[in-house]
Amino acid sequence: MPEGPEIRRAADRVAAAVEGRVADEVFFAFEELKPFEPVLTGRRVDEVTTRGKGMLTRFEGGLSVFTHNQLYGRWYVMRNGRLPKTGRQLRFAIGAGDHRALLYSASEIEVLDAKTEREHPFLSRLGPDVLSQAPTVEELAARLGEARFRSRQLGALLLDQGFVAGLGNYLRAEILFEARIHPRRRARDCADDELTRLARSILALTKRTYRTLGITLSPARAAELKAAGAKRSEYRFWVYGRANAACRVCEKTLRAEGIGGRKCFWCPTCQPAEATGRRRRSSS
DNA sequence: TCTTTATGGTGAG
DNA sequence: TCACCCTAAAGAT
Repeated sequence: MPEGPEIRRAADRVAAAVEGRVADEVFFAFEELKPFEPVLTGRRVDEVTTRGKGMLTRFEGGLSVFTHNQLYGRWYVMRNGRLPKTGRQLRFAIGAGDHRALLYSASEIEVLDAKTEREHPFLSRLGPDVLSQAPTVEELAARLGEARFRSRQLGALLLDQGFVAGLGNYLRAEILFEARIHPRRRARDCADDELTRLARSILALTKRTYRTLGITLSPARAAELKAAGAKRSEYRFWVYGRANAACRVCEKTLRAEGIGGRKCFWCPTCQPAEATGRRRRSSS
């Protein structure tokens, strides 16, 4: 459950289980974190928040547990002392009364105080988080035009957590498709209306994905395919994971290539390599 | 049983 | 840009 919206969903479930309650059980699998078990036990869980794909479980008294799921970490929320049926490795758990939140497989788990959180190498570099900080379309469009971002390929830029926190490989492809912008283009070569469109898609698709549990296809289109008997994996994305399949809009064959170190998917006709609108800095 | 891939991230050059 | 780290599941043999 890797990208920002999925992590925010997981945080919602963890919060429902333990937020506002006193932790009567705290477990860490890693030896170096064992000393924190007695320290955190008996403290109330004040808040469960997210920073992009990272999660912070804040305990009364100022300590927080930072967790990052990477590709494989997975949260389970259980009741009445039950454990999930899984062959995975338990890495972190909080119990509060009948409720228990358990993190499996994750390898990045740290206990932070205010200072170490402020100076944290991952957290300190994050850009705005769409779900927890709600930047506006204008702010994001302006950010795209900043000197440090404007010359980079957009496909790579959207993966950079320092630009916007929480986007990942499927969201970047889906966002660029919805905005009809080729992943190899750069902000400096885009028209203002294209940057506004892109900013709007970043916000809209991230929020939609949070609501739809990972489906970026338009709700109407997804419902239509679902009604026709399609499986979830078949009505989830516009372009992600669909190399060589037909574009859902124009029927052209979708393409895939490594961009920013990971495989990116796009439609060669819906997302032309050249600007279609007015140029940002025309000769007029 | 081995190899590859994956919705992620780091650091060296 | 690349090698590498992490863990799990899918695919190839």
